[in-house]
Amino acid sequence: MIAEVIVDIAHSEVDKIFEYRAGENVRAGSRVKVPFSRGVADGYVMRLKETSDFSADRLKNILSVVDEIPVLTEECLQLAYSIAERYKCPKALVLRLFLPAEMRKGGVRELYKSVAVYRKDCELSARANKQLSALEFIRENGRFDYTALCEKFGRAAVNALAEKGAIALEKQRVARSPYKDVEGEHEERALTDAQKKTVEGILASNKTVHLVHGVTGSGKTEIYLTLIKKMLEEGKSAIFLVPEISLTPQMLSQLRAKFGHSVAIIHSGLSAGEKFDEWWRLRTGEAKIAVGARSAVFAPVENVGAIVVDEEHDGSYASETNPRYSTFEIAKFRAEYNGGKLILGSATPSVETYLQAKEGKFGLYELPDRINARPLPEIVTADMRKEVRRGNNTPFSAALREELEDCLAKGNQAILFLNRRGFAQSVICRDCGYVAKCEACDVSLTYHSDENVLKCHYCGASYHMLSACPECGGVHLNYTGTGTQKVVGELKKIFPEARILRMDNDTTAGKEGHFKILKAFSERQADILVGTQMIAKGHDFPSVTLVGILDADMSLHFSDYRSGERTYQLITQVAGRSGRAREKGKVVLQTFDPENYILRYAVTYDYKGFFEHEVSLRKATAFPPFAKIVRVMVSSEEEKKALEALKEVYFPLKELFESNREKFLFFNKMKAPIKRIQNKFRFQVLMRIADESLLPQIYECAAAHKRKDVLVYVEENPANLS
DNA sequence: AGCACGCCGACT
DNA sequence: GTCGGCGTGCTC
Ligand SMILES: [Zn+2]
Ligand SMILES: [Zn+2]
Repeated sequence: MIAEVIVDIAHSEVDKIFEYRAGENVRAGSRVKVPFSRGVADGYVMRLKETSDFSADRLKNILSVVDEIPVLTEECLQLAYSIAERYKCPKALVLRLFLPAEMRKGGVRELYKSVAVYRKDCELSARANKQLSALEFIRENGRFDYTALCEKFGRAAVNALAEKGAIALEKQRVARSPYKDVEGEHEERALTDAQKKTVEGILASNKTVHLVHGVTGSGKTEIYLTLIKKMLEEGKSAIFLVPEISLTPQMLSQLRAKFGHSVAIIHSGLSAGEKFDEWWRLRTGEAKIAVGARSAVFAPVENVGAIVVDEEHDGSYASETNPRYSTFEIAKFRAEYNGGKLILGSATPSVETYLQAKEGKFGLYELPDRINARPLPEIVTADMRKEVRRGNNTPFSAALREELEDCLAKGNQAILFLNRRGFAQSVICRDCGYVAKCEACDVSLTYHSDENVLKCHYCGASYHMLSACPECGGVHLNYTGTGTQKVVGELKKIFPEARILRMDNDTTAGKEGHFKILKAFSERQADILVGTQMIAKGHDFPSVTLVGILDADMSLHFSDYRSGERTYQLITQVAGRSGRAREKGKVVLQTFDPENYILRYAVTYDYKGFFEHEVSLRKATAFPPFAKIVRVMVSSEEEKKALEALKEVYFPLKELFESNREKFLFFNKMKAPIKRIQNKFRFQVLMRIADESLLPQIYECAAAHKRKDVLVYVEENPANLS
């Protein structure tokens, strides 16, 4: 047999099939060791065939097969080809996505335990009491864990029996199973009519992709779990994707309770051994449900019946390293390949997704009511312009202060949410709410303190700093947001008695730290939690009855075409933290721009109103989903090299632009808005294209101009343009 | 990517 | 004379 092999070297020069003579044990999908150049390389068998066109005398033999079964399924191989073609990257790089990283350099090994197996009776001296009882015990049980047997009867006795051949010691593979002891209570609740209709609709539909749009607490999770269970009953497997931050012990215990050890967890926090074993359990079919963040979409399960993408709108589903795959695209491929269902769920779907659902490309299921018919928390807006005029310069409106007093007096908990993200800031007039925008793009400008200018991230235009508001002439221009530290300080002045916890990126080290704070808060060790983005998700706090959103505008005026959408999603999500148990929750939303359409829709939970408004805006301004923003990023530690590389990619792209002008809404090369990150100088070619027909050629240009010490990559609708 | 081969400068 | 710089070419 001849094997077509891709060597595990991620470089375009060797990104092609190399042929080897293969023995009987080699199969498609096997990981193999092959002689390559003057050494040995790891490789993946993509295909087996009878004959080769390569000259027989130069054909070499495969040295060995690494694993006992092929690590890659036929589906993986096809998917790998498709991803490599789509993103124009070496196949070796794609193939690595399918294996736990630690598995490649041979660092992880299987873990075995010894088991004693009964063979035969044997002569024992009259004094060998321990041996006799051990022998009787093992004769009765057939086989027993070696370590446990030793504990019972003593190691000497057990070893003596093994020596005499009465028992045999066998190696048995054991899985290092993470969260082994996580067991949860699971009360099987009957589905509501709305839930039932959704499940039945999805199962009966001939569509592949389905969107479940349900408010917080409408029972989306039970829909997912019911569908997954159905698939398991049909002998199929399932993948359950959640945002990294939602992968909490609570959510795992919920799954464990329902599915036991058919669930395997793919989580960056696992040890190398655990990752390997969970992966192996999925590959062998011992586990049928893969749960995890983005990378779990590559789970080695066969015959996938359902792939669930929870919180579909979450930004963490886009890969940030090459290949910059879209989790949705991969999931869709796998669902289609297996004739399975792809279920997207969200309380606030992305505009892209909801549009496709409305156009009938996806199945659409609406769950507008909470399961127990409990009302959603009431959201009231506080106009911060009036507060400033009244001379209130604290971060808290009178309304919020009152509610806080009330909340604390009743012995409930409150969350104060600071809407800060990244370092970039927009300019807001604190007197009238004016926001500085680009004249050409209608996106907010971003203040760059290093150059002391305002920049548009979508066209690179730069504007003079403003000293007074062009609308009202006021001089209270806000360039930077308030930090959590300042908020806590002010809070202590007003509520000296209150116990306050603070959580943000700067002060909280790592996931562990976040976890501890959230745990402390849920155990009521504090009355008020002040935090940024990360408190928006996960965690249920039953005694929280008040949420204050201190600066709703901050993300609204972010230099990003999605800032409106993001703000809507964020407000809805944060509001959902309030009043999860018996008592009704309240939300105070502070803003300098109370008439803003995003906020108006958000306070009434009017997703459809928001969507219609937003989608017509995107259409009018030709932003996604009615166009695609593509950025080719070129970065290097040496500015000269980056510039040279930029020129090299720019020319062919420019040619593409010149000969397809009608397909480009924008095209230019420029410095990146933040020109240096992590010691690397960054330049970019920024494009806005009307359709995707030129996308492959853009990727081609970027891939063709890779050079040493320079990183070149393509981003589609990047999450931020810094 | 990694590694050998190969062809010119300054060193004991 | 020869040690070593890294440009070029190849890997079934
Ligand atoms: Zn103003
Ligand atoms: Zn602009």
